Amino acid sequence: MWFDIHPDSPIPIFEQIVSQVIFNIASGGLAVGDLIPSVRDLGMRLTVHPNTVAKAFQELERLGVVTARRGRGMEVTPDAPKLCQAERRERISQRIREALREAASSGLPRDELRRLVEEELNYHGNGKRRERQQSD
Amino acid sequence: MWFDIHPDSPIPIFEQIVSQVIFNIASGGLAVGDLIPSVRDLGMRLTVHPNTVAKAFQELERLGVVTARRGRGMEVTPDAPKLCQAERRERISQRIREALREAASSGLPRDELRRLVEEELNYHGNGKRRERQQSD
DNA sequence: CATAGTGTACTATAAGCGTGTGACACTTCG
DNA sequence: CGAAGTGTCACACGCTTATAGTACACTATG
Repeated sequence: MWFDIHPDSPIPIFEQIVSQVIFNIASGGLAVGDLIPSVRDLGMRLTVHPNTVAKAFQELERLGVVTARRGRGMEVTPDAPKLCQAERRERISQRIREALREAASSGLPRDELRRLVEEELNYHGNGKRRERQQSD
Repeated sequence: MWFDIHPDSPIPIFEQIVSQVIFNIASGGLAVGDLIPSVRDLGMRLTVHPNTVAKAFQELERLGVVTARRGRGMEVTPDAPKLCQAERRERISQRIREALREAASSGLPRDELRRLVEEELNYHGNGKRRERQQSD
């Protein structure tokens, strides 16, 4: 279960949590029937208020990714893997599309943009360059 | 003078205006000594409140990109072109870096990510048409 | 001079986000 | 049974954005 929250991002924290849970399910880090971490536990680990985590969980339930088990926790739905893989692709596409659209309309020279993208793409594509042995 | 504002984006409108003005100066759409559109004019064109535009202009003045000419308008600084070209590169880099970092940490297969990036890159690189081209 | 246009300042309202606190119903386990 | 842990709800508070309206000092133009 891997999380990377950016409190100062313009993207709301609860939205970031939603995406992170979706990514974890899509990548197989959470299987069908598993219970995701509780609102209080996750709130502690991310130094975020439990209410904020709860808001994210309600959104996840609305998406059909988890179902609330009163007194037990939030359980990963049988449909979740397929749903989350589609959602992941959609969200990642959206982010990249917006970034490149902004870059294109900014008038930045194409070769410079291309070089910039290649740089980042290789950076993340290889072994992270720095020893970072953390794996989900 | 080109503007592309997204009211529903998580990025504040005034921040979008700041970037757009910077991009216009960086690309040569606004030259040194030019007066950028007034807060009321731009507010009308973007269907945004003049106060919001004014907030963006104060940020631009803080960056040293324009100087306020009372009773006349906001004048593009002699240092603006160099400043804005650097700022443009920095902001575009940042956006692309964040998008690709999120994509990498999401567990999306690398080949799929690569294909997705190429798709968008070619789309924006050409004349906004999905055409096959042998350049490069 | 009068007028229009400029940036700027101030107050007020509303919405969304995040935190803080407290409480409730439920399930599990000792 | 009782205690601990679960999701859920309600209220309050502060903060940032954005809108709305009003007013002021300045500059350019006729």
